[in-house]
Amino acid sequence: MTTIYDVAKRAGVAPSTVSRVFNKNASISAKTIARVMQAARDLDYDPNPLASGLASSRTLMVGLVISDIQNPFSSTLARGVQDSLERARYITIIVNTDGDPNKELGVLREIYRRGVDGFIIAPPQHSNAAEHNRYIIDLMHKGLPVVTVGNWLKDARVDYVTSRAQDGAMAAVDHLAELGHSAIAFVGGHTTRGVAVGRWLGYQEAMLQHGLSLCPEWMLETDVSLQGGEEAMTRLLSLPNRPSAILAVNDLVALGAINACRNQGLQIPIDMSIVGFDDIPYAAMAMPPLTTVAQPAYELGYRAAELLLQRMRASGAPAQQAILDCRLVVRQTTTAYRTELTKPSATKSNGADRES
Amino acid sequence: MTTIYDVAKRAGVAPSTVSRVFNKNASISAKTIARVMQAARDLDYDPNPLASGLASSRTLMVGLVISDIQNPFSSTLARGVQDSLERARYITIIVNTDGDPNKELGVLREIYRRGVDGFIIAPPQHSNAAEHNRYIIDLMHKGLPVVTVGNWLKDARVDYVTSRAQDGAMAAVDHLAELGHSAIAFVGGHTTRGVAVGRWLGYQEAMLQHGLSLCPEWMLETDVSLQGGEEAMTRLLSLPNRPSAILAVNDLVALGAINACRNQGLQIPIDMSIVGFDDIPYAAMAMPPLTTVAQPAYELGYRAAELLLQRMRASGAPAQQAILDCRLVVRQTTTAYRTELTKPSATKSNGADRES
DNA sequence: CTGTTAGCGCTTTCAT
DNA sequence: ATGAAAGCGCTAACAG
Repeated sequence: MTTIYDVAKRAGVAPSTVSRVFNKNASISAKTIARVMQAARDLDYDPNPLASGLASSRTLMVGLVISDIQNPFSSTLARGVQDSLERARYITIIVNTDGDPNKELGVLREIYRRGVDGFIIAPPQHSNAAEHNRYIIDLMHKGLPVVTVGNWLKDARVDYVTSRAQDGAMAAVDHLAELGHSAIAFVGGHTTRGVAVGRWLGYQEAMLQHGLSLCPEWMLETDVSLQGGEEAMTRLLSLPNRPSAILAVNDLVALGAINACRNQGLQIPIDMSIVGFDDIPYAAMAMPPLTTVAQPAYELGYRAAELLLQRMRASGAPAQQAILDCRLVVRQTTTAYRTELTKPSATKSNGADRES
Repeated sequence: MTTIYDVAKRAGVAPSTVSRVFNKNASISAKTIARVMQAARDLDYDPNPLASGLASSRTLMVGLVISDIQNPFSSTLARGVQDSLERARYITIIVNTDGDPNKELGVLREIYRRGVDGFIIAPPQHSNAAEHNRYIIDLMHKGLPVVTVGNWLKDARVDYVTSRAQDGAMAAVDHLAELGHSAIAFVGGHTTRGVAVGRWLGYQEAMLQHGLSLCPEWMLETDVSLQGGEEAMTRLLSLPNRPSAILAVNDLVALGAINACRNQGLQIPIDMSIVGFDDIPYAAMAMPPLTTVAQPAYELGYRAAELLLQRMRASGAPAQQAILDCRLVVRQTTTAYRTELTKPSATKSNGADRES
């Protein structure tokens, strides 16, 4: 293992000079730079990140906090983050919260002690009552760069990137309402925290706008997973006043709901219209192909990383945000509401997606 | 930031004693332990991993090298790794190779300099000609614990975990042959490296066993993605002697192939039987549900991490391996071969999967 | 069982 | 523009 001293000696300069050359911050004469670089090459020198981290408390590591890497939305976002960060020579430490605020707190602590230079939290699982927000906000007050995606922290001046999920949810409800549905359920997630918040809000707002009533039994909190979707739909189907359409908090839940319907012998979309959220790659391949609200997952991650990079360079700069659009992708899990009097109109299956 | 000195002072002991207490290796009197722990609690002390890493060259970090976190197989495996490792207080640094041996080399270097305590490579992209193997093997000779999953390194005594993919591929071909198919193509991946190797071998062996001929045009190397599958199938369909069935290197490719068929107006499985590999969560939800060879992705990751943990504790121990079974899951993308004389037998759609 | 003493490899004032 | 020297916070012999 060759150290900065070896290089310094071979180049005939002081170790501090070598350090300066490698961190290209101070002004060094061109010839010194050349000598140092040559010596470094000769000796195959590579600075030790631990030592430099210890001395400078900059580690070129950032922590990415997501709910679950197995969720395709999260993994796509993660890839966006990594691709951006690696160009700046940062590595990404990915940790999972499973949507549990306590676990989020734990992993946050863990990567904090590891000395990461910043965090991306996608999304923060903020329950308003919580010490969790406090913890994150404390970190920020200590000068730790944080950017959140999806939600942002109340009362904190934070960089964040988000999609117009609320608008997306409204578009989904509009679509369903135009098809004649009035009994529209909202399924999945915790409506008071995490990603569900904006979607839930959009759902309610659109329902109100259309003059549709919000039946409490049509609002189900579940696991954000295939499982959760199946359970929720099963419960919904056992209701005396079952809805004719649902908006799921994400595609996984929607897909699970489709499964549950199929298990009960229901046909989609004839017997139940379903809209998902995210447009994960498999939404298009589902049976039938899923109508959903597409979110730019990769780009959300990439942009979040860019904001973080800026923040880490200029901690004093004003907070920025990037807000990306969602779009409704109409496929084949939604169709016109079937009354007792009219026959269902056949689903279009022209191959191409229609986008709103 | 409270340091080990603060704790030592408050507990009335030497810093090294505090260190010993926290690393629970040496023998310390019970009362000293108690005093130290109390002091640590009082001061809210948390050891600094960078400092300890620098001094001891143990960082409690491990590098996980995968092809792409967006691939559901990889992300499931990654989660298995993380879940195992985090119990031992390690963090996982995930890097992507995109199946490119050069990139693999680059990321390997990067995490090596970061001082990880070990690697999991899933799978190594070994081209036999390559300096890549040398690099990995050199790392091992330097004492760096490595475990590979899927493939293993030639000529190296390495821990690895793998599934019986070759047997799985054979089972898939058996299944197809029993259905009367003889023109069976193999689609996707590089047959000389990465995950494809074993599957390709199994395919060939089974074809031979059934006395079926290996037509060179039926062996397509493609991207391991939806895209790649679409392209490959499109090419296959333009062949004068088009196959009646394909075994895809993984589910993504199979799903892409289904898409291509659909775009050309072909019906699955009537016009083309398709078998995938991996059994990602969406295989079951595809249209039609995909017949595939299931691999225990999460468990592969979990077990790999366990082996690595053992190796990091006892570097001298003999190499171990864990070999897990694959199983054929018959769903609805395969059906009996339709000759000119006989009508196709209808696909079963009894809801439940049949497993071999 | 515990204390003393050197570092681990780099960065960062403070000089010059 | 460059050098000297004092750490960053912890661990690991070596004593005792």
